This record gives sequence, C-alpha cells and structure tokens, in this order.
Amino acid sequence: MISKKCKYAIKALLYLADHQEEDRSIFSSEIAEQELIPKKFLETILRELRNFQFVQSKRGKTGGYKLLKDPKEINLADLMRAIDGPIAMLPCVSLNYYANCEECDEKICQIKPVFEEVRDQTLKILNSTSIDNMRQ
Amino acid sequence: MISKKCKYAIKALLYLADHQEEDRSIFSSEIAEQELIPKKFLETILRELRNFQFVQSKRGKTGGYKLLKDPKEINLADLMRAIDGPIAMLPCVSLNYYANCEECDEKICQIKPVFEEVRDQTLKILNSTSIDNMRQ
DNA sequence: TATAAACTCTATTAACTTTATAGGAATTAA
DNA sequence: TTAATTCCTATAAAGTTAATAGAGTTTATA
Repeated sequence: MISKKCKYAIKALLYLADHQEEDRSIFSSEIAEQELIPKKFLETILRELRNFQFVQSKRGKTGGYKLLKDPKEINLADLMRAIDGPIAMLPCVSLNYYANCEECDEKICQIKPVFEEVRDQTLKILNSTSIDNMRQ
Repeated sequence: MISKKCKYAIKALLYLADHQEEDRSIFSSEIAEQELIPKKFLETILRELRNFQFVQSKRGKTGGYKLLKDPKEINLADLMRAIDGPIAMLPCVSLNYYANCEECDEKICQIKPVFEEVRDQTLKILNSTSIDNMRQ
C-alpha cells in the first residue's frame, strides 16, 4: 500500500498539471478543497514536493504553487520514492533503499528472487508512467 | 513492503517444505533457531498458518508442525493475503480487500489505472509462485 | 501417575509509523 | 497597514507492527 500522503501528493501534482496552462500559481487551499485533502497536511506535502524539486512555490498574497518540471518528466517511481521511500517489497531487494536482512544469508535466500521479479515488473510500469500519462 | 511477520511465515513454510520428506513433525523451536525468528512471535505466526489451513499441528511432547498442503499448491499471493492482507497498492484497486476512496470518484480517478496495472503484473507473479517454486 | 516438553491462548507492551493539527513567522500585493 | 498566502517547528492522536509474558492444555514416556 502507498500512504495517503503519497496519494495526496500524486493528486496535487495531477491537479497542478491539469491547470498549468492557465499559467498562474495555485493555492494549496484550492487543491485541498477540490481534491478533499486536509489543508494543513497538504501544506506539508507541498513543501516536501518543493524540497524534492517537483514544484515551485511563491509566498504572499498572490502566492501558490506551480509545477517545476514538465509533467512528462515526472515519473511515478521517483515521486513515490521521494514521499514513501522504497518501492520494493523487501529491504534487501530495494534498488534505492537497500538494507540487509540480519537474519538471512542473501546468497542462499529463497525468497529474494521472487521479490526481485516483482520489483522489476513494478518498476517497469512506474518508471514509464508520468504525471502526464495519467491525465487520461 | 511486506511485514516481518509475513517474511517469517514464508521462511517457516519453506523450512517445513525443505524438511517434510523426513515425515516428522517439526518443533517451532527448531524453525526459530535455524531461521533466527523470535520463538514466541513464530508461535503466533504458526497458529495463524494453522488457522488458514497451511499447516497442521500436533501437541504434546512429540508435537510440532507439518505442511497441510503440497508445497506446489501454496502460492505466495494466498499466503501474503492471509498474513498481511491486501497486495494492491491502493484500497480501491484490491481484488480481495476492496475499500472505496472517500475522497475521490473512482469513475474519473486518474491514479487508479496505473495501480491496477501494477496489481495485475504483481499478481501474475505471486499467483504463479509456489513454496515449491521457491526451493531453488 | 508424574513429568517433561511441546503447542494454545489471551492479554499486553514497546516502538514505530501514519495522519494529521496547532500556532505562529515570514512574505508579498494592494 | 492589512489580508492572504507560504513556511516552519513541534506535537498529538490513532493505528500498526513486532514482539513478550504467563498461564493453560495436550501428549509421550519413564
């Protein structure tokens, strides 16, 4: 399962992508209302998205958020890793957040191979799916 | 990520499969020691596996656990669902543990399709991988 | 029949993660 | 100066995970 936070992040980026042609900054309050995301929670998510260079923000009365990248260049794998961390189902199989298993010898581990396969198939999809792709 | 509990469950079934030809019941303490799983935690896991009909148990001095099914008939999808619940990355996309999203209209949801695809590819692997397959 | 050694069961706990919320500070346009 | 925004830190409430405790039940066997 992805976290709600991650789902909200995807929705926020989709909302920004769907409204970027208007070339204006968009308030977090607008996204929160339209997408039914708790406002304060969304603010912290948007700040993270800014720190990870997915969006840019402007403060003050005419502030708000804009995409910093082309929606075609934002893929789901990168986004999910930024918000939720590892995508793999086992720490020892993660490409970007590898962690070893204290209790097993990876060279003879019987469960690793399947989860490498799952990881590969999952990443094949998530790497090739951009925010733009998702806008049906 | 799968839980440690689920990983322990897979390891326990693999251990039973790897030693079933000896046609004896196997103590939880033996599995715990060999696989470095906390003993008391393993006991509760084995009880769940018994409740889900993956293993049978025998009490008393010569007690222990045995597989109840042929290792070829135990697939990873069923096992993971029994221990961890949903496999899908979104509640609204789960086949066996569906839950609706309060905050979005599924008919026009932009994020659902990708995760259906991930679910399908993941299940294709997990449904076709048995405990027997995993014994290298 | 007593005992040892296993499984069984309920309850509880400690740590961690998730999902927010509070309250204000800084910024900007008008 | 004011209003409305983003920014930031801290904290809290709820839920989940990963165990552990302790006593009960069963069974083989000496």
